[in-house]
Amino acid sequence: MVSRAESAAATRRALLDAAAELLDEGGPDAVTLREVGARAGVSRGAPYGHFADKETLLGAVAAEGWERLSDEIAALDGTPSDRLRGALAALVTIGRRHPHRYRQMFAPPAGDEPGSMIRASCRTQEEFLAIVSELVDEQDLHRYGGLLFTGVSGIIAAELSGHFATGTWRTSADELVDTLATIIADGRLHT
Amino acid sequence: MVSRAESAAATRRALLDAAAELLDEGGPDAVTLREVGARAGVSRGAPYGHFADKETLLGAVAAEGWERLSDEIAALDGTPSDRLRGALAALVTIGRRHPHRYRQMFAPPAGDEPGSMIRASCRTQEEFLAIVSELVDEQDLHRYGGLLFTGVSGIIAAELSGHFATGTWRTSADELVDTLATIIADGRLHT
DNA sequence: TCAGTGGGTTGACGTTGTCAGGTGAAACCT
DNA sequence: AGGTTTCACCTGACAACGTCAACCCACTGA
Repeated sequence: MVSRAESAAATRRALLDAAAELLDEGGPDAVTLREVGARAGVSRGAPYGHFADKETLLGAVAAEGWERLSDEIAALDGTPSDRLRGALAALVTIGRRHPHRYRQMFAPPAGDEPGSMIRASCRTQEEFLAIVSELVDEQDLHRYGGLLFTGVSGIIAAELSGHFATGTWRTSADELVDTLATIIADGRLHT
Repeated sequence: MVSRAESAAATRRALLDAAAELLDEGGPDAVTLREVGARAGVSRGAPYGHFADKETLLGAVAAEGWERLSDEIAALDGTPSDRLRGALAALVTIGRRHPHRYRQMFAPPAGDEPGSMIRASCRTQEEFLAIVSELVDEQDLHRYGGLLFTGVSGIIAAELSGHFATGTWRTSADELVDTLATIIADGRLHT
């Protein structure tokens, strides 16, 4: 019924899901290979057949996070301005719903299989640039596109660190994201 | 010669320095309490006399990072625009020179003594707002101040993750920081 | 002088990442 | 078909780690 390759693929899938689940629950330190194996229904040493080490497994989880984000952005429709705000909202949402996974996505890719995480994040960048290119001049594309994406990621990171809840800024992440999007999407900038 | 209190303070200082050194060298996982003790000239259990656990020790290192950044920003002089760029440059510099410590400063403060890290980062925010307040209207102060600070932190985080070197953005962190600073410092925004 | 305090050490325990060797069933070959 | 190879997986083992309890001892205050 199930070939050996299918069985192995299913195990790999289960390992990734278990790792993502544990990451969401308690951060990278809560992802123990023993528990990953247990939740995937295999033994503690099984992950080593699919991933070089724990670092690589977490990198694969992060890569899948980028992949999913890319798909979400690609599926957006509406006006360019709508899609821009939708893309930023997708980034905000993943940060709030899966803070640890989000942090992993922005972690330096140590032990990254063959650069799979970087490749996945590049696809997200491309989907994002496709939207921004409809809103700004070509000469400003990468500058404003990069600014929007990295800027919003920093705003979310600050929120996750508690720098808004307990900090001095009398504002919110949502307001900042909106401000940034408005500045660029509505062309309120005069060069 | 040396009182007990002085000796204890010196040990605490040595522990913090050793932890910061190890953090810079190899990230949080490279900070082992055994090695921290060894470099500080004490035993592996000594840190527990000064910090609740490893998490708290790392939090204290992060808090000192914020303190030092606050001092740097407070010591700036020149025009408001100069000081703004100087403050942003200080953030960029610490990110590049001490990437792991930088990341720790933006990590969620788990096991934070009595919120010492948050308190330290608030001081940085205040020093920063003092500069921004000379450049924008009061009603925009927190919005633009927060946007600058968190935005730049995100740009640096993206650079540290390799999202510029290997990514799609045909731009650099420096250019983005400059763009963001220019937008706000030079009032190129029309509301 | 003498008990008390507290910084520091050491032994010990459970947990973790990781690897070497073994096992059994699927895949391949003739 | 039968024998052989392959490979995903399991298990035992090991070193390193965070953490705690018990202990030691120099300094402190009266």
